[in-house]
Amino acid sequence: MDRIIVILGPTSSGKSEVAIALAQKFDGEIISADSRQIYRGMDVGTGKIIKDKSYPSLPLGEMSRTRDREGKTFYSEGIPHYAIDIISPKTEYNSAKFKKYADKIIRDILGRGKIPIICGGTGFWIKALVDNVVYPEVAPDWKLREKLGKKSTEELFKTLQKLDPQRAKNIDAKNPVRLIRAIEICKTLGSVPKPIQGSTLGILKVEPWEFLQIGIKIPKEKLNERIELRLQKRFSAGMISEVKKLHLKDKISWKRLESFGLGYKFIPQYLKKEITTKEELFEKIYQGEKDYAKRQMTWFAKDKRIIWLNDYRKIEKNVKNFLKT
RNA sequence: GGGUCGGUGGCAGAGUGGUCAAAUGCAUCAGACUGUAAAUCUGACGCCGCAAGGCUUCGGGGGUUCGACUCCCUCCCGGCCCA
Repeated sequence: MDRIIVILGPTSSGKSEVAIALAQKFDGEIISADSRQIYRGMDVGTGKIIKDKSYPSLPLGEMSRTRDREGKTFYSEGIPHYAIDIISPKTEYNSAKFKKYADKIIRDILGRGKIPIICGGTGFWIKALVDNVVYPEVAPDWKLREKLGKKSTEELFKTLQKLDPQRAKNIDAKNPVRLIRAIEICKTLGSVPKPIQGSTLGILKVEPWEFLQIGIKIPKEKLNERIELRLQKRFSAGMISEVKKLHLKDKISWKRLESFGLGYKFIPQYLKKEITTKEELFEKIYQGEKDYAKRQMTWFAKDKRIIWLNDYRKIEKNVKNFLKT
């Protein structure tokens, strides 16, 4: 069975550097599993092009990315990175699309005899790959979503109860996003497909590949420090003007930008003078990043297959063993 | 020194005789997640207890009252104004 490496962890944990080092060592190529770095033009705010050599035990220089001849693939430290900069921020993207895309890239990498290394912090997307999750084949219906968006959560829940009482039983009754999607699925499939074999996500029985998931372990205080430091760097790297440009030049609406969260959520508020000082802006983003890291860890904690390591040499050893056997 | 406003849970800040262990926001902690996942959503948060419930709180002390965070006296601390 073909083997795939996954490097995951909370924001600012130093995943990218580890992934690059592994790729260099084991002749690998990287597939980013980051729901925001996938967008073009969102660079500083997503940490795409920040130069960072702070991961302690790594023999790495700074990160810098260049395009290849076709202008498609990003290279960082000579390693190809896929799923970065592949779509416009105006285009809606989601985990199902990502899975299809990543599956294709993985086959391609394997076909060339190289090791695919998935690296990112978007747990939901990683799960889609690792567990080969099959989602109901129902594309977003924007008109319906807009219509349903006006209803109260209670109304949505009642609607779902009528359409699919089974799904209504275990859904988060107070979460409009979940409710709307469930209703959307019901409208075309009649009901939300049942999970396969007791799994909550409908996992296929046959997994095409074997995965080794390694989590970058880092104490909370240390992580907070790194988040703060990195945010400072991003501020001086032009995080604010990037957002300004995305809005003015690329014509991305404030609303759309704000939906990307964190910096993209608060910087528009700053530019619109709803947030008045840079200090306040910084605090808000910093706090948001800490909350985000927490949510990431809650998600990852559920997957007991993840091996949590903090030392690069141990990581390398694990990978070596995994690839050998 | 005189006057005045105020001192409430980690912070900010409501409450102004009982329905108050005390609104709300923030922080903190925990969690959810079936094509939005940096999104979206939930719970806990004085102390003890699984719970029912009990216990101790609203600057300190003393009163009034069946009953006080709320009223009175006094002391301590802070803001502002006048000297």
